Amino acid sequence: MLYTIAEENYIKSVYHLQQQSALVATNHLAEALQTQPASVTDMVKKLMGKKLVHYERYKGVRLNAAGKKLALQIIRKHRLWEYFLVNTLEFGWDEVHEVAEQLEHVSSAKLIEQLDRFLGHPRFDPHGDPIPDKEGKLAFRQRLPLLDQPHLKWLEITAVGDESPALLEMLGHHRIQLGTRVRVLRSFSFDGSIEISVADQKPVTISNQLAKTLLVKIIDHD
Amino acid sequence: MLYTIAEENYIKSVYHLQQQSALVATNHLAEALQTQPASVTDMVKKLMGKKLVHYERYKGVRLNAAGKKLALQIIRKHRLWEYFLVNTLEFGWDEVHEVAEQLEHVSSAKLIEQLDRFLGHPRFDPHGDPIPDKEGKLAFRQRLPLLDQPHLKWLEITAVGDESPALLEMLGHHRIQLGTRVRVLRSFSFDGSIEISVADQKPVTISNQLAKTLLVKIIDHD
DNA sequence: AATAAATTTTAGATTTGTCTAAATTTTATT
DNA sequence: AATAAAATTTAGACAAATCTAAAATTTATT
Repeated sequence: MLYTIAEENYIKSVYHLQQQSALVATNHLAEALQTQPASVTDMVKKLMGKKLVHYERYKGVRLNAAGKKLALQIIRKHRLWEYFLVNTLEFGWDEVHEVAEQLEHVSSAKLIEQLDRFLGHPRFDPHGDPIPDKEGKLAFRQRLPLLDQPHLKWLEITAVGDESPALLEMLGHHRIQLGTRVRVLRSFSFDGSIEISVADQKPVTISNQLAKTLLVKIIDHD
Repeated sequence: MLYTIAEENYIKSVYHLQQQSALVATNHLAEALQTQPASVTDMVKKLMGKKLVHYERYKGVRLNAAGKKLALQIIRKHRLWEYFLVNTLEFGWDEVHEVAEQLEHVSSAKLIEQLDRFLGHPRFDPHGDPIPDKEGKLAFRQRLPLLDQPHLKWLEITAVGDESPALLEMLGHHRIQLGTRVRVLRSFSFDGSIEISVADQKPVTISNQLAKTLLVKIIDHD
């Protein structure tokens, strides 16, 4: 079965919005897709006709098994292309989204299989998000907000929650990347910031705002 | 300026058909694009509106400077992707056309620039067709039909005119690739075939039909 | 040169995905 | 529980790209 780009984009959006609430509201989809609620209603009905979603008038929409499978295939393509753009074509990880958004709709099983092989079957994309494997399985890795972490424990940056200019600027300035090790030294409640140490450099202060979008895993050993 | 996939496909087809006749007929375009003549008329009018082609009712269509520039950009993308698919992702050169047909419509200047750099600025695609450079310039190389070549002169395969199963089978069987050196030994007019020697293997007989679609350059020295 | 054949265009319809505005249903508030 | 507000759907319209069938034009043939 072949799907249009519009259909694929709807399915992908439903998938992402379902991470927050099992039933996705028409308005939420409309906002995510930068379109009107009325258009969403139309398309959702079509997707129901194609047996990709469950939908009830005025209630909301959610993917069924077929829709979820399709979503994971699209996300797999998106993230593999992002990995390719960053690791092979030397894009910055903040420049790849739009291009991957186009590449993800290219339809060729062999293309994705060979791209995956060429890249060495990567399990995480340049933002730290897991790349679904051929069967749609996602590798797990802790993604805890840096902000909430206990002081003095060693942590490793596993993902970035967004790509705001402020976050970018901070990461570049302090040489923080995915894989970088950090510790939270203390929290300043009066101005909403925390002090952390990066690798073994001198301490750095970052806003709670930013610390919320940096995701880490806890390193037990050591 | 951004163009739809349909528009890009029309422009590309006009470019290719113009290699044969300066003015392209509606029916030719319709056949090349697998669509109806009436649809071609509609689209050609739209392309004229966008200042990409010259067009006169009942006469035919041809690219203007802007249209030619666009065509070369699209062909550049198509052939770079074909090169990538064959040389990086290990596709066979007979498997790449459809996928490149999709990839060529991805729009990102940086993507193509970086892909070109990664591939080492190749000047010919896997079929031996020239890859336009950033300015649209095409490298030249002789592409003479093997069939018409003088006997006993050393020749080098520079391109394949099509990818018919028969041609593929023959090339694979006799280990002939782009770059392979051959000589025409003699012509058999009674059954429409020629005898050639490939590299230094024993002579091989191929049909005139196939010999017409194999393109060569003449190697002077030697 | 008249007529037939082929080509091309026009007119009107269709599908996809979108929109606005009005009507409906659900949720929140008094 | 009635009413106001918010969310959602329906109805009708539109643009893009296509189609079929009929009309117009060009080319070929007698």
